[in-house]
Amino acid sequence: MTRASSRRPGPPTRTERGIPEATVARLPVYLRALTALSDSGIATASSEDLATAAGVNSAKLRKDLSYLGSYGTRGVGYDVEYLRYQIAREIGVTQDWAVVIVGIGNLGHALANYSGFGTRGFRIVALLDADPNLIGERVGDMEIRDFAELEDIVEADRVSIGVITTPAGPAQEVCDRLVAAGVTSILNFAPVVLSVPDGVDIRKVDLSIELQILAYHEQRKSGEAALPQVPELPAMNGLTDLPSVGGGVGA
Amino acid sequence: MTRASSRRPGPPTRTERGIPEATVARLPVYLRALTALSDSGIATASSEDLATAAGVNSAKLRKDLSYLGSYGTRGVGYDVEYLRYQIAREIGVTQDWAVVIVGIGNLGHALANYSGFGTRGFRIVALLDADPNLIGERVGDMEIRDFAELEDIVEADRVSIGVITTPAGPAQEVCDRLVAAGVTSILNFAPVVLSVPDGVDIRKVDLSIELQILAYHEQRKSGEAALPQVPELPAMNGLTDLPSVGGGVGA
DNA sequence: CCGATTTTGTTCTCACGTTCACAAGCTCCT
DNA sequence: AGGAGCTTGTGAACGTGAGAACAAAATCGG
Repeated sequence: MTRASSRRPGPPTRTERGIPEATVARLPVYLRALTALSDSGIATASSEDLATAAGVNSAKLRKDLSYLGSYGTRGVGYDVEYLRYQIAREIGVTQDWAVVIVGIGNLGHALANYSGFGTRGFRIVALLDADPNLIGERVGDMEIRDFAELEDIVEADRVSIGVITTPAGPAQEVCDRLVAAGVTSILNFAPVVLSVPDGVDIRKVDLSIELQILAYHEQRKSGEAALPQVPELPAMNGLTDLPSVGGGVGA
Repeated sequence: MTRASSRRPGPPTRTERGIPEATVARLPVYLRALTALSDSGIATASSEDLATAAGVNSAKLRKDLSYLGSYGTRGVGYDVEYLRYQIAREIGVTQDWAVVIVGIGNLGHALANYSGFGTRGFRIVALLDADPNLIGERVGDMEIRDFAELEDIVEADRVSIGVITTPAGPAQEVCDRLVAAGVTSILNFAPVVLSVPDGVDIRKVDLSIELQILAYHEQRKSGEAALPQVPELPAMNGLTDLPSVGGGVGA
């Protein structure tokens, strides 16, 4: 999403070995669907079958797969194992990636404890926190280490992916340290917009934003006409933690 | 995203009081940026300031805001408090929404303790799980209740939003129960594609997908030429059952 | 061996999203 | 009062994504 890609304006030169971002985002879904089919003992599946399992329509699925190559057989469908391997390879999960998690609060614990997480594809090599009270504590089969060790760990384990589960406050600083240490992909759970230099990918997961999007649609479902039209800043229903500094109009 | 919207093919009738989905997804980001500015005591901000704070470009921000109405002043900028209220109202977080969380494993715990919920218009009214060993356990100031009570709770508290943090297995069944009970918006953390009837909104948060997307870009950064071209189904590196954050003790 | 049937891969069209560029409108200074 | 200087709001151009429709290729039955 925030990929710093080398776009050039020239001709419509799509596919300089580049897959559309929207397709990339769906490949993991297809991968999971294929794994499920494989586990059910199904050896071959049509685009229709796959599309149903992945929750998309079959035309889109076929077009997505066509960016990878021609891995299907007309009149037959796709070989589940073969296609699964091709997608896994394209995504890059045939090798495994070293990951560090920074900020071992509730969410950090949850991610660290998730057993399937460390097994395949991604390998958690360290849990880091700056709180001296946490350092040394065991989480699953790992021990929380001092954030100061970050640089050594990143170098020693060739870590390229960092997960930030700190509060908003220290997130940017943690991010800067990760980048300086050589991490080039970041998954951010902290509720702030992080800035990173070109060449570093960042993705964000934000629970409260997801809920707000749902709330928007929910609101329109219930009272389409019940919306107050342009109210003049009423009491705000007390829902924000605002001490409201200087909120006057004329600045 | 999966909004079952009433699209009609006729003329380009955008804006039958409808805001583009991409814009809706950014409004919460603007809301947060405005809150931060407000907390810093800033009363007025230009689209450039806001855009920087929100991590987008200013043209996009202005266009997004224009869907809500004309809330800025040319030559001056936007009044932070006023705009904040308008966005909050448009999203629907000026009222508060009752939420149930189903599946109190590691992730469910983390969400239950997440403070960002209550301050932004969402009120957790129940934590549910089907595991008898968990029922009655306290999490923060709440107690885990039996999933069987779902229907009563939804009706009593007018719950419209449900969060699913169960493992993949029971997720669809939980989803069906939620829908049958009257929940019309669902946030799903389980690593499966859920199907819901029209009129129900569903959004998905999936850690393993996010990581895989990062891995894809990471792979292309490192070995652009090191990619094996079309290998013939080698050992698969044993990567089945990719992890996702849905983990936890079952519902 | 040939035609019927199935299903992929791809082309074409339309809708959506992003960005540019600029006129309209506001404030402030002289 | 009037012009200079900003900043918004929006029209238009461009790029990306989605879906329909169909030709190409494979299997199967006779």
